[in-house]
Amino acid sequence: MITKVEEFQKTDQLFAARLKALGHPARIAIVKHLANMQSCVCGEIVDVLPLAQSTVSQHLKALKDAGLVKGTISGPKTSYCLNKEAFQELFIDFSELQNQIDKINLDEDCC
Amino acid sequence: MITKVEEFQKTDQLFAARLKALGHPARIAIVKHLANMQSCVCGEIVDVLPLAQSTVSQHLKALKDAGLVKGTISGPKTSYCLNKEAFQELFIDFSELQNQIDKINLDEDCC
DNA sequence: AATCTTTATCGTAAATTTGCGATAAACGAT
DNA sequence: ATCGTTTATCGCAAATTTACGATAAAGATT
Repeated sequence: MITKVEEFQKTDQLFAARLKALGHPARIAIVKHLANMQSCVCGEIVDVLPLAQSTVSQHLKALKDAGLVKGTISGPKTSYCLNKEAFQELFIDFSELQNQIDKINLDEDCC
Repeated sequence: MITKVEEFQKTDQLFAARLKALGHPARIAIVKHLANMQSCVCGEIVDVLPLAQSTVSQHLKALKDAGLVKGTISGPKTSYCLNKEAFQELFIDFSELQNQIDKINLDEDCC
């Protein structure tokens, strides 16, 4: 099948890719955990989630591929943390969307 | 395959489902279009996107299933508009996440 | 050196997503 | 009553996602 993602605006592509990365409860839980915990060793995340180690590792990879999370290998363990810059960009995109939606006049509401 | 979505917190499930619905450039484009245009007839959205009518209809269904969009049949046409209440809830979830992330001390940054 | 711990990756299976054309349903126009 | 317009849905194919166990790799421990 041919994916048509590339026919959309680059900004929408990046925005959508980041939202998609957050669009799974396991990955939401991972992000919240990384936001609240000092420690961010992979194994600790595995303990918190009801998923196998390999599955958690895959979700972490998805977040890493989207640029929302950084990983550092320290010995046999791997530490993960949020990429604050990427989240700041995401928050900007999101607040722009919010502004556009807040501007909608109820009179123009056609449903 | 067994989906484990139901093992996560209900709030995270709803949050993730909404983000997932927004996690495609076509659906981002649809939402932005509905935010900026007075008119919101399905056919007009089809004209704007580089996708077949049936595909656009599917994306609209995905947004509707997530509760982010409402549709009203008026004659042979169907009008769509954003569900502002659902978006407000989403913005609250998002700003809570933002607060948690903003609180992260750089000293605690382990990567 | 041998073993244990930790994590990424491979292989696999099932489910879901993305996309299209064809078609049906519903209404308006002629 | 027939025809055109609009949109949802069905059927299909390809790609991707989700999940797991098994295994490999890399470093720590004994």
